[in-house]
Amino acid sequence: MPSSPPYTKDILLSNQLLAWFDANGRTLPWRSKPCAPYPVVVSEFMLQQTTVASVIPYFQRFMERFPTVQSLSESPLDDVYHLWQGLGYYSRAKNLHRTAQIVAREGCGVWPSTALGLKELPGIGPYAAAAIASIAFDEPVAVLDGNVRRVLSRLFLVDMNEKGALSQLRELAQSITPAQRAGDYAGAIMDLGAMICRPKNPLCEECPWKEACGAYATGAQALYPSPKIKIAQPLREAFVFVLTDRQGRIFVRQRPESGLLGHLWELPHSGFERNDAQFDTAALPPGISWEETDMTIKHTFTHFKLSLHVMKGLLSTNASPWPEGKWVLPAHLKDLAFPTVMQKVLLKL
DNA sequence: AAGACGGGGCT
DNA sequence: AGCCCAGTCTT
Repeated sequence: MPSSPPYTKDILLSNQLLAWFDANGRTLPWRSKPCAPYPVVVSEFMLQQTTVASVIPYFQRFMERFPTVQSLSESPLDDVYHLWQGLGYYSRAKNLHRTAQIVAREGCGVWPSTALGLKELPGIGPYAAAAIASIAFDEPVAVLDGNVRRVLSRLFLVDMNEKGALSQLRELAQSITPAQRAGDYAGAIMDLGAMICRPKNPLCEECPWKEACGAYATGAQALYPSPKIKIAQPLREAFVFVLTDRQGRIFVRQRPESGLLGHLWELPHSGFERNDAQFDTAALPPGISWEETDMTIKHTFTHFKLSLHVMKGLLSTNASPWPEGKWVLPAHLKDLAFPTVMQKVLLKL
């Protein structure tokens, strides 16, 4: 009988990483044991394109306000948006609410236990499906996000510019994912990416995969994954209108359901949804004396930078200045969900 | 396949 | 002042 090594290369790698994780893994609010599916789902929705530090306070408030999938499914959508304000990517709030309703009503509160089933739910894509399935149900399915792509492209020197690089990473990721402790492994490889195998200045000397890493061996950490080309964000300028009536109320309006900052409330403005947005002072509603202030709010979105010039106005007539919207006392503004750019304006008043 | 979609922590 | 995201949906 031919002698075979006690461990394959892949099992050696996963064992090294799990041992490192047991000693060095982060303690996170959603990592309490045993792993209930619902907190894992909430955390994975929040973590999409968002950093751990930003998510933690939102997660804790969310679990306090909506402790079960049942309570979330029965809560008004606006409550979910309100809790989500400032976290960004607001369609996630809507999708999480929809997902909770599907699971509570059609699934009697029982979550799909496989990545395949989870991926059918709104807002759960390939990454979140694998993360939830592995962390909450220990399904041995590989997570592959930006963190893992960086780790594996360095470990195996995969040139991300090559065609088929992503499917190669998918295969590698799956081959290393252990049959046991798949959830811990998912957390481990993401912790490794966040704490050790960082985009800049990786801490290679502390890495459990130092000996196996191709990038470390060749000193090529900075070349993997290859840096992507950056496009300068265009600058947009607009006016934002702080309009008050004689009772001191402020006029606000709600944004369309879909698109940028969908469903959130805002102060009226001259428009910043398009690069070529123009503003004509002649288009201002009549019956208002406008005062241009020296206040300018700057805010960076995903694909443009915005400079908002604050205009103040007092309404002297009873006519509604804009077709959509309502008057709100300043003390009640906190009951509406505003995006961060509007919070910046309101904070300056 | 490409573009839209936020915000903040880190360097 | 950039850089980087624990991605998913739409077209």
